[in-house]
Amino acid sequence: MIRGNMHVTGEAPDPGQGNCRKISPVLARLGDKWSVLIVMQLGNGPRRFNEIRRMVDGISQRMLTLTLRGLERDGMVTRTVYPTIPPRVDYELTPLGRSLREPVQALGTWAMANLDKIEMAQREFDSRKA
Amino acid sequence: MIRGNMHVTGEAPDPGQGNCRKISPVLARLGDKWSVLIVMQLGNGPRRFNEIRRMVDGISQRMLTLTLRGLERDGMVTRTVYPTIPPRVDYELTPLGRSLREPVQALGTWAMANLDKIEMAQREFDSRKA
DNA sequence: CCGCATCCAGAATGATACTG
DNA sequence: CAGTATCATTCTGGATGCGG
Repeated sequence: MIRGNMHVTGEAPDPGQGNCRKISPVLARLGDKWSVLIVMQLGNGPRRFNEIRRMVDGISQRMLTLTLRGLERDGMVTRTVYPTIPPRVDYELTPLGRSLREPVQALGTWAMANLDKIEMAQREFDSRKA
Repeated sequence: MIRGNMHVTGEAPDPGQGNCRKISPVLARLGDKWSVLIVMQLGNGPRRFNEIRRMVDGISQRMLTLTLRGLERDGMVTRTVYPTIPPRVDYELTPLGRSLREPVQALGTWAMANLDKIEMAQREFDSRKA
């Protein structure tokens, strides 16, 4: 999305603007409501559809299906169908999906460490408007 | 608006998933269409409204305003108004906003390193459906 | 059990015009 | 220059019912 220069002081290993624009879709996927939560849950091993559904509280069947499809399309998750009765479908992280956990957890760590600051800033901001 | 659709309901502080769920709003912010790009642009120092607008190609005036307000509310950026004529408003990262750049860049690095894998997986997935 | 299809309400975003 | 206001459009996510 960025056509201008993306000079980030110092350590940024920026190979070019083209790549910067390309990472937007990736961030969009990670930023959606459920993807990261699902990836994190799958970090412990393969899970069935309804197992994931129970682990990720509040997700609807529809969104679980859609999100898993998206992750599968991106090569983050494999989908294995066992044609048994009743049917069974396992979802498991690919190596790519597993490699994602590290930077995501770094972000999670940051979020946990700074959550109170953020919430405090929000409260202060909101009260300033009153 | 930008500030999420999360935690509207008073959810029980669940010990197991509680931690994971708390970071969702943070990830939701990073995943929105513009926040990360703006934070990255501000990494080089304070910028004026229209400077940012030019650097982030494709953003509308409206979304730039909204996103900057959200970042300000979260304590990521400061907004400084100079009551000159014509008016001038500078946006600058706070220490909190600057500290966010590190984990975000880790994610960006991961994204760039794996972009080809993702795109290949997408093409393969799409062709399998045809 | 898995999950697709459909419908629908509301949110997010964009385009455009206007203001101090 | 830096917004605000309004309208139109697109997108998201939940609910429900059906089908393998």
